[in-house]
Amino acid sequence: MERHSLHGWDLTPTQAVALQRELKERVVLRPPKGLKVERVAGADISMSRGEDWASGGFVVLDAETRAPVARASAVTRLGFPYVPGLLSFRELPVLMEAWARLEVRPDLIIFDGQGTAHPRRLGLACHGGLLFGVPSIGCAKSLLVGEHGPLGEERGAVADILHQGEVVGRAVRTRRGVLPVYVSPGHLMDLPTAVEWVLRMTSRYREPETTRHAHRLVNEVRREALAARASSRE
DNA sequence: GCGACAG
DNA sequence: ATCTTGTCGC
Repeated sequence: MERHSLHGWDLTPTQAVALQRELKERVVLRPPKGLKVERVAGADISMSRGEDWASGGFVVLDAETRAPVARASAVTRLGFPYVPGLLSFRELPVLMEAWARLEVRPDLIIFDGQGTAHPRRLGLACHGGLLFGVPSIGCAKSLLVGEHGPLGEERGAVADILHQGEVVGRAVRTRRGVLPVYVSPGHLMDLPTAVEWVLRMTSRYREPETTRHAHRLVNEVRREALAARASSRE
């Protein structure tokens, strides 16, 4: 392993699983003492059906006003297939490129996927938090593992997600009458703080504003890349 | 072996 | 994730 990178990315799924078991030991499930969050970033990727490239990006919002203050994106080839439980190996390489171009460092990153609510407790948000060295949260639209009981219909209602006897995350109703999102800590984070920030960054829609901004950014970038590719082939 | 399975 | 029209509900 090199000094400035967490690990290599040319891995087989079997090697990736072994690496996850090592990396989970480095995850810190506690926010840094006196954590001050002034800027929150959303991360996401977008890809075309049946093609092997994708766009990835970050949008940084002011935590107080939720106004975007910075953004960065990249387009690369996907070097890893979609395998449930190994999503980070597919998504993080593009995000690393975008991260290198991001000129404003966020104090917190919200990923579109699981944190500890993962079969080996190393979901996308944990892996990404370790890689970028920033507190992180996983906020997914559906469950990968675990189950939870019913939760109230009102905004702010929660239910613990249990997996193998452990509380690995929380189902959180971010808006009255809509399906919950699934929140779990990534790195340098705990569950209550993660839920607090997801609710803080959510208002009118089911998903946090960070995620929504990042989603729009990477979709735009992907369409631009598609158009550029089409015109260069003529 | 069967079913589940983030994006 | 992406591909897509209509349709249900506030």
